[in-house]
Amino acid sequence: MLIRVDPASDTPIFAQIVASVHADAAAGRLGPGDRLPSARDVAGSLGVNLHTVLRAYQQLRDEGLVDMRRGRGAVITDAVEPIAHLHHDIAALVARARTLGLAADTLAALVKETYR
Amino acid sequence: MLIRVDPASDTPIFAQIVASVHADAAAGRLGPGDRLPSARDVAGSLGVNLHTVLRAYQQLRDEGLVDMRRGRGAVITDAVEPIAHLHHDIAALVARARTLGLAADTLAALVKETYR
DNA sequence: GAACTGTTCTAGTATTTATAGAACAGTTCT
DNA sequence: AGAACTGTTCTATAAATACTAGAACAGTTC
Repeated sequence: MLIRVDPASDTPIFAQIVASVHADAAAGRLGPGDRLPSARDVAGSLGVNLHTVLRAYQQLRDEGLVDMRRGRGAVITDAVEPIAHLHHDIAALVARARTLGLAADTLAALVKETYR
Repeated sequence: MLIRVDPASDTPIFAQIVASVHADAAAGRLGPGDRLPSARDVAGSLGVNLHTVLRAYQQLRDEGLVDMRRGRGAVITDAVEPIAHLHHDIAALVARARTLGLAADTLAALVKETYR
């Protein structure tokens, strides 16, 4: 389980951590029961603050993707499976959007709105 | 052409304005050559600052969705058509994500990442 | 030329992001 | 029982972003 972050990116670090977990879930690299590395470990290896990592973890918890308890760490829930299932559909949509010359932000925004 | 904004939302106002235009483009309510209302009009009717509206318009310009010149206003470009074309695919993906219980933020994040 | 349009500039406030350190309270393992 | 781990909560600070505000500028349209 490896979490990557680009310090030069304009997207917040905590959001990048969330995105990294999402990507692993979509690729099937994370299954129910798997444990995320401890927030202190991630903070140490990424060179960021503990609170920044915990904020990301808490968002994942809010999404229902992980179950968190002190002492045990952050454990992936059954909610990852839908993500893996949608992986192909998402890739297909993105591929089509790319051929149409649509910007990434535009497509992501459209998806988010359509959800409402 | 009506732009809506929710002051209570946690997403920035300028992003909501961008999203509102995206939604109209996806629904086919905006075609190439159509003009967005002037930034001053939007600012006045929404009760927000002129600069906030202009920031949204400038992002739409960066996405290639509108062509802006002083005196003429913001005019929709041919780049809206891909959005209208993808509308069905996006709706289908969102519908499937909903039945799987996936959060809106999670899906939007997945799409954005997959683009990279 | 008048009235419109976006552009640019400075400036201030509020919110968000990230950092820092400390103490707390459960869980796991020895 | 105790040590070592985990997330949780608290206060505090600095930096960046979002929003507002007002003014002046420069093209476009009528």
